[in-house]
Amino acid sequence: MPELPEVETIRIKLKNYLEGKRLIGIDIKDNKIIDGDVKKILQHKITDVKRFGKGLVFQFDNNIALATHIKLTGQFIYRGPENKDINVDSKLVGRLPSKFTRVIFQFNDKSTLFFNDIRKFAWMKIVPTQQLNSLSFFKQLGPEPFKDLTFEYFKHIITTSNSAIKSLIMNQKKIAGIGNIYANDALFLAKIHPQRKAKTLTDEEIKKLYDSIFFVLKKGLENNGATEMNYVNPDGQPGNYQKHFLVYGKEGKPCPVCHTLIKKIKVGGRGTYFCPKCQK
DNA sequence: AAGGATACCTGAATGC
DNA sequence: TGCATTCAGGTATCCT
Repeated sequence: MPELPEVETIRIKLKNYLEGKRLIGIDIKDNKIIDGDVKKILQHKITDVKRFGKGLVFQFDNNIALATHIKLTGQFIYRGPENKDINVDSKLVGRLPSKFTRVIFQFNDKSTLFFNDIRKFAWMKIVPTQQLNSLSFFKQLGPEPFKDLTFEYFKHIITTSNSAIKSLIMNQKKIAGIGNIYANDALFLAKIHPQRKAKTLTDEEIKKLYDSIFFVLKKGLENNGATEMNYVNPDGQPGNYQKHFLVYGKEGKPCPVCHTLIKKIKVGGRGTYFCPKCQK
């Protein structure tokens, strides 16, 4: 669901909308979601919005950060100063604030940021910037595709792992940002069965998988992410990558390459789609 | 210590 | 119709 391409799409929009704005109010509808002292960010300006794997960080001008993870159903929706919803997808977002709105942020220019989360798995933490790396999620996060995920490292974690290859590439401690959708499609492109034990992959397969991961993540980014359940960008709009799924969600449909019917199994407790003919 | 199973939630889809 | 069950998937935590 929200994986690297979705969270990056959110980050770019939020940075564009919020950079330089001063937070003048926070309305917390669900105390469980937020941890830390809200007063530390009130009356301060947002100077940057960063992404680490599937995590987002709002940087404030006083060296305090608001770190967040939207998990499965979180939505950040921005409403401009004119106080109208512009093009918000009503099916995916509803009328704001909705019964799923957990936090409302108000800014000095009368713009508003809503945070919705149906399943309440998301978290927000207010910490000094220099302590971000001590938060367990960030501390344990593996290297980032498009930044420091080298082929050498990728090959190393694969050849030394006893996990199923799909579980390995979805493990945030090993690689940051890949979730169920992009893992399924990358393994299909690389023609690798998702249950293969990682260390059994050949050098050629490892190279193909490395390239395939970058290919599907780029495709996701170009399409502003995938709306499979309720992901929307800060304009309240869905992504388009779901129109380009290769095997994800396609149980019983023909393989895009050989037309064999796509199978669904469980790997590591997660729904897993693959072509039984193409993926060995 | 790595790796697997389970818990956290709630809406949608399915089963009877 | 309506009630119960299953499923969805990111990560923290527990268990082996």
